[in-house]
Amino acid sequence: MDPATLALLAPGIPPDWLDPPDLATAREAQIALSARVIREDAHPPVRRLGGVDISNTRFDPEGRVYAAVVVLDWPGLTVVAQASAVARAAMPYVPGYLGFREVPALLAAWAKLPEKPDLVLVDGHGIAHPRGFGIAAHLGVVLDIPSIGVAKSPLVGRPEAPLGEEPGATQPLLWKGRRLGTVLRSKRRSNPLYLSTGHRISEAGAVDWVQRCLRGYRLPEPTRQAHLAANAARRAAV
DNA sequence: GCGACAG
DNA sequence: ATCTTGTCGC
Repeated sequence: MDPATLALLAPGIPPDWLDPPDLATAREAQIALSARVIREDAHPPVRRLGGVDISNTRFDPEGRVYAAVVVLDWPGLTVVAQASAVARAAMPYVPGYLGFREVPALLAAWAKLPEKPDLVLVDGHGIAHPRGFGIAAHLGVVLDIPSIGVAKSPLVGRPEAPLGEEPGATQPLLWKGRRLGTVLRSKRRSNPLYLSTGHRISEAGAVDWVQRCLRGYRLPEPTRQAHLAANAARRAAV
């Protein structure tokens, strides 16, 4: 990990916690770091929104992951800046440990941004995770930045009741009797989105911001643009 | 013990 | 996540 990236880490975050030697250690790191998640609205006024995503190369022995971070203005939601980075994944994809695979690459891309966004939408779960530490919470805590988890499929939990078909319909995401997030029908006839707090934002705040970022597609603009940018970065790196 | 399982 | 154009349905 380069010095520029190290300097971005929030105080008290051991660098070695980003790439644990095994899953047991990774699990302990998640449990310890999850205690730092702030589930209330504790973020600055939003002037710029961020979106992050990863693109993987199929059958790549090197396990390269392409990370992209895009910055959009608010309320225009136009991309005003973006950065990308390549990194070799420290571990394969294991459900529940996505952060250890993708966060390092995201940090490298984040370091290249001249101006940082005030709130970031992440492709994946926030606290809607077995140990309350999905990738959105992971990235948020490590950088101590406001973040929201926007996943396209569930990891744990299920909607409290059948989700309405109309765009805008929501249902609490429940797991073991507790609410971890919100299931949102972002678009008609599309599978729902699974939203949850990442860091420094409330459940209600997370839902509000995602809905405000919808522009006719299933995914909110920040995440949608980040996905396009990540793919472009990978395809450009022939 | 048997499934489920973000990207 | 990734391989990929057209095509069926609302």
